[in-house]
Amino acid sequence: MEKKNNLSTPLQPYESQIMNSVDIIIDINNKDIMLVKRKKDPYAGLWALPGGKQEAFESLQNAVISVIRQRLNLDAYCDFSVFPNKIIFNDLGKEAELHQIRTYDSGTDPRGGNTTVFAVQLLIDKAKFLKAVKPGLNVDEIRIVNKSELPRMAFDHARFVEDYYKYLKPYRDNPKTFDAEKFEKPGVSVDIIIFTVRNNELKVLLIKRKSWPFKGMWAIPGGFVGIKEPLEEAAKRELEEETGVKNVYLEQLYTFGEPDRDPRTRVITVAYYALISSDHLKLQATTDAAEANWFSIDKLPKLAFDHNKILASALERIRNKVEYSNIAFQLLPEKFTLTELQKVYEVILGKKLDKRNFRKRVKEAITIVPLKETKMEGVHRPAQLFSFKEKGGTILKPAKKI
Amino acid sequence: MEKKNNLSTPLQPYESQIMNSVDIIIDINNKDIMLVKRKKDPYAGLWALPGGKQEAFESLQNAVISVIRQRLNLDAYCDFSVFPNKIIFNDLGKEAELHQIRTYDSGTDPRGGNTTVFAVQLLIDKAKFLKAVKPGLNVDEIRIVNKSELPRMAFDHARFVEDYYKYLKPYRDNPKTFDAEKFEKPGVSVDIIIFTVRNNELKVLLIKRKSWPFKGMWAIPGGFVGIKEPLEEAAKRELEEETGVKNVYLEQLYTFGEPDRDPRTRVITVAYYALISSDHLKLQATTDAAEANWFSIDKLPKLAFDHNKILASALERIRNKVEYSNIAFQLLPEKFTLTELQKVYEVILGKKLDKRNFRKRVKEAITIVPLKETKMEGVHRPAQLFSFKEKGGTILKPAKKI
DNA sequence: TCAAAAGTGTTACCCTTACACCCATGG
DNA sequence: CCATGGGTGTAAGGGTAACACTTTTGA
Repeated sequence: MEKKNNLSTPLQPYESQIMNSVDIIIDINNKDIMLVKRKKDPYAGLWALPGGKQEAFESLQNAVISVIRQRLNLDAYCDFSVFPNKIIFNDLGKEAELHQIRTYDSGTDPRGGNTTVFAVQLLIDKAKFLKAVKPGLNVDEIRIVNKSELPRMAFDHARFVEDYYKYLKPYRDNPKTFDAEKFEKPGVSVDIIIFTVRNNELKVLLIKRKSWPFKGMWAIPGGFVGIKEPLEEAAKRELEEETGVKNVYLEQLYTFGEPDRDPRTRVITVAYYALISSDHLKLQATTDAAEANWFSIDKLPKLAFDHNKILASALERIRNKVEYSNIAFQLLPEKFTLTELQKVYEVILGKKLDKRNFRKRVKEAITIVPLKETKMEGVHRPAQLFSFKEKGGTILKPAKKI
Repeated sequence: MEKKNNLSTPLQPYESQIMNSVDIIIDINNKDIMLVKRKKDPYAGLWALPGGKQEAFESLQNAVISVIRQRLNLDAYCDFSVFPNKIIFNDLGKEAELHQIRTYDSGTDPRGGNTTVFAVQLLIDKAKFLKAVKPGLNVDEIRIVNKSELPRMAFDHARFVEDYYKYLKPYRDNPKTFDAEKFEKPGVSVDIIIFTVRNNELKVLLIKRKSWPFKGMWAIPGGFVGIKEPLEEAAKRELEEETGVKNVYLEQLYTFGEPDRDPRTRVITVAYYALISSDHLKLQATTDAAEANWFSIDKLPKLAFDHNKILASALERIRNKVEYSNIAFQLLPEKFTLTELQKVYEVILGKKLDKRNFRKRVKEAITIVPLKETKMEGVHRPAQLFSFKEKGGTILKPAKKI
């Protein structure tokens, strides 16, 4: 980076009032943490890590020392040129390890600036330490709490502490103390195969990948599952993001988890498929350069990842399911003609059906009702419109049994 | 080291004109480093790490991306919310690891401000990389040098690199790096519902939980998926651990991922079901105090987690599937009588079947062949033994169609 | 000779499938 | 009046389901 050390250079015009700060995790016996209760806003009355501003000419380490002196009234002392990682507490007759942990940027703070978290690792009797510290500047109270029983904390301090114990501390510690139960986890995503029927073709929505891997290739839309998000919620969210449609038929298909299916990292994907009627669609047919497009299932491009396999699996499922359930109705608008319904079945099954047999079967099933309206389209007799009476049920008899 | 914060220069009129910055160690194959030759003062003509200012509202990571784009003309891309420590280089078709190394304060800069050093760890052919980069803003030339043959460098960059290799990199080399785990991921497990038929009952294997949560309750056997382990492998591994049986029929059932289904943490479980013949069983009926036991599916206890739901789902699946596939054969020994086969169907479907119809249907299907042996059991006529001719196929006609 | 399970065919009926002609409309 | 798709019924055939008696064995 460019650091101007030419001091005669005129100063920059005032741009922003960035403030950097330090926060200190005072780690006592690798078990407890010292917290201070804030006297002033923001977060007055809440517990926090001791911390403070780094002055313009101050090093980070000196900022740490200042905080310890001001907030805790402890006579901390150091000689960083000799022992860069030691802090000596004169009142306690002890020395502590000082480690820089990580720098966080203040995502939402309009003042910008970064916060660097330090850890002061101290081995000492808890009571003795509590006796030595006295609440200082803007500190109401001082407390030592167990690391697994943290109170609600100001700013992102809970996260800082969590990161420290979870990821960063073990490296600083003896490597052998690394938490063995913290094993590596795969990522979990959902992919949604979105089917619709248009122009007498079964179509599926694909999106063009914008980045490596498989940049420029078409892929099934999907995304990662939030840590507290139910799988189906995640699928619905992705579906709505892509199509703007809510309340559609959505069903889990299969979970694909080959270790190398994503070259970035291990990603297990739970595939869902959705059926939406083309009249609900926001995204209509688009140009070839578009980022998302509908593809006829018999004119599919080569897809990214194992998406061809996933899509084939979805196709098989929908073809099976259409024969013994009423999912085909999901692909139709609210009012539809029997010919339209038949077309949906034909398109999904990929073969012609007999008109009279089809109508007989459909009418035997009580799930649809004729409306008083008809639909005029083209130069021929108008068609009777129908709608669904119920969502559940099947328009077919139960499967045969052994 | 000690940094003097009482500089001889007079204080600036503004309280702070702090500028934070990032510097990037582009670590190629853990051997070489990419350097840029500075076009402008200070240090014009000297080699340096690529770096630049962190804007007031910019995160540190985004500052890194900006530098790579501006100085090296590389199409770097990232999605920190998903892969917090990955950078994707579209031009290279490669991804790199991004790690925060350390924050240095600028001892000599009157404006204060800190420099955070990042490492971009990239595995790529040197020549290919050199071909892709082009000197950008304020960069005269780009070079890749061996880490042990560094030229004289601007600012404190030589020290940054030294610290990186000497102290900081080893921690980051640990595969369980901080950033990789920053994005919280759910755990992924497999559960296996193991069915068998014995004593004319459909039974399922359950294990008694030895620890919190649900200590002492019965649960479906399962375990976590290894980071490089295919899902089905994991299921097979668990299955073999519990039963000692290999090469059994195993099928994925459904993936359960409610956020609160495991009180410990978010765990998404991919459920499988297995059908094994009771003659293969190592684990025979055991006492009530045992850690694993077979339970008749109509005498199930209340299970841990959402395992009752999972089991119900498996039962539904097996009942459906038995009607249009030959999975029932998986529950029988190699040689079996037709009555035994019929019992399996009856037990799974939970109802009596007609003997003559059943046999007619089975014999129409070509998947079984009569043996020359018979089976004598009890005081009655001996029964003809059969075996499977093929594993695939169905003993039933295809399902009816619309 | 008796109990217990193995083994064997036929029929009625329902569901599936194949098939052809008239109707309503706009141009 | 004609092209176009909407709308309707029947009959043959195949699969399903209901049903009862003989055979073989050991006690």
